This record gives sequence, C-alpha cells and structure tokens, in this order.
Amino acid sequence: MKPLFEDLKQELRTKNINLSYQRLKVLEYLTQNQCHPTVEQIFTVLHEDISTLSKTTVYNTLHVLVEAGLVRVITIDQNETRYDINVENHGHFKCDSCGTIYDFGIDMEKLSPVTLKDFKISDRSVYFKGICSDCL
Amino acid sequence: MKPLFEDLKQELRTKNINLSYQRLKVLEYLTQNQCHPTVEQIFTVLHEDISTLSKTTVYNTLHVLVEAGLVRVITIDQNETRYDINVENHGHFKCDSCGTIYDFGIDMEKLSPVTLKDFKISDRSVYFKGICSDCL
DNA sequence: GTTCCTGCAAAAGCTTTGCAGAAGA
DNA sequence: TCTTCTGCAAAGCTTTTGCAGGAAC
Repeated sequence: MKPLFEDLKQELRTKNINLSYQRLKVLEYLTQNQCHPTVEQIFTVLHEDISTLSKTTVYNTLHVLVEAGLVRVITIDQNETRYDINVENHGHFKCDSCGTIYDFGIDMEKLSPVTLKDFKISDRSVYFKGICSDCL
Repeated sequence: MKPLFEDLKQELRTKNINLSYQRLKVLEYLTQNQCHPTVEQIFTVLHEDISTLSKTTVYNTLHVLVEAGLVRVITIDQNETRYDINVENHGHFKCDSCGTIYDFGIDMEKLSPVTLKDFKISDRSVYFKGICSDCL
C-alpha cells in the first residue's frame, strides 16, 4: 500500500512537525518516486528545482521523517544508505548487477524465532541480494 | 556450528590465500571471539600483541576473508560495519540498549517469496532490532 | 627474482556539527 | 519576539588508495 502524500502531511501536522517547503518537497519526492533513493539522488533531483537547497537540509529532513516513523532506513549495503517511504513490513532485494532494489512481501510474524521470545522486537529487516530476472 | 580455526586455515590454503601472520591473527580473533566485532575492535585487541599492526591490514584481511566466503559482513546499522565468522544462514538481533548482537536460527527457505521466483538469490540477511531480555 | 603483503600517510566519501541569517508562528 | 529551519563551511569518521619497504616462495 503506497502511502499518500496528503495522508503523510496530515500525519506530520498531528505530530507537530513543521511542514517547510523543503520538507514537503522531500516528502513529495519520496512518495512519487518509490525507488529507495540515496541522499545524493534526492538532493540532485530536488536541487534542479530548488537551487538553494543544501544537502544538510535533506539529511535533516530525512532524520525528522525517520524519527516520526514515516520513513524507514535501508542499509542493505554499507556505504550506501537508502530511504523508503513504505514503512510496512516487507523485504528488499538488491540486484548486484543493475543495483535496483525490489520490494517483496513477507510474513514477518513467521519470523519470530523461539530464542527471541523474551525480547522486545521493534524492527525487522530482511535483505536479499543476487541477480534479478531482468539481468539474468 | 562454530567454524574451527584449523578448518578455516585449511580452507584458505585450498583457495591459495597466503596465511600471513596478521591474517591468521585476525582469523584467530574471529573464531575465538564470536562477537560480531567491528574493525576497530579487532584492531584494538590485536594491536596490543602486534604493535606494528596497521588498520589497513585489518581491512585488507577482512576483505580477503569475505571474498573467500569465510566471513560475512553485517550491516545492521549504517556507520557500523561488523564481521561474522559464522556464514551459515542465521538472523541477527541487535539490542538498542546494550548494543549486543544475538544470533538466532531461522529457516531461510521459508523466506523465498513468490515474487522472487525468477531471481537468483545469493545472499539473505535478516536483521532485527529492539531490546534484549537482559535489558528489559 | 618475482610476487604478494604490510603499514604509513594521504585522500576520498559520507554524515554530522556549529553557527549566522532567514523564515515562520 | 521567539522559536525553528535552512544552508554554508568546517570537522569528524570510516574506508580506500598509493606507494615504498619487507616477507615469502
């Protein structure tokens, strides 16, 4: 289920997070391009429209959104942090050839091992790597 | 199943990887301290015994071991790369409170979603976060 | 002798921090 | 006015690279 821009805006208002122009643009980019972008990608595209935009603001905005629970961090590879507007539980597959990241559905509940029964699990990430069907 | 130091040495010989003193020490550390260490941790401990050891060599050695398939990279948090001598499929739980990383068994085969049926999956990582039973 | 490995120093890349000015309530 | 946000520059960290000397075979 794709999160809607308007719903997310409302959620930010509810959480008393200022909806500055830059923040809204970042949020808009994330909802319209559900491609798990890096900071660099977001900055480059938005910078074309907002010539004064700084990378610091993109970092700041992403931190705010992650903190608010609207965005999830994907660290499928070290040295390459990506962001995902879809915070529902799902897995990520990264193609080693073309670099594309694919979402896939997964039942996280089946992933609760007995050894962790006394643990409080707040975050579950499933990352696969390999070669996607297009590249094969 | 803990990998044995001697078995790993033999595996490196088979793969024509030189068993330098530094490399053996790194390998020994990983087998004796199955704690998913960072480069910094490995370096600090080994540096006490080998005063000439450089961090570059630790990085180099880990790359060699990962390339050879003897060590697995854990990127449960961005900005904190860890290494695991156990390459069998298992999940990792990181406690947000004490920072400890726990292994847990998991049946990765159950984790093969239909959407990826035409994909070649070569690596599966499962990372959980939360609070461990000790900290609760 | 040739190849590979080590380790220092420097560079590179990503992210954070400090701070002054701007924007918003 | 007071608080918060932005954006520049600088700093901080981790990791990589270049290269000279050293070890191993």
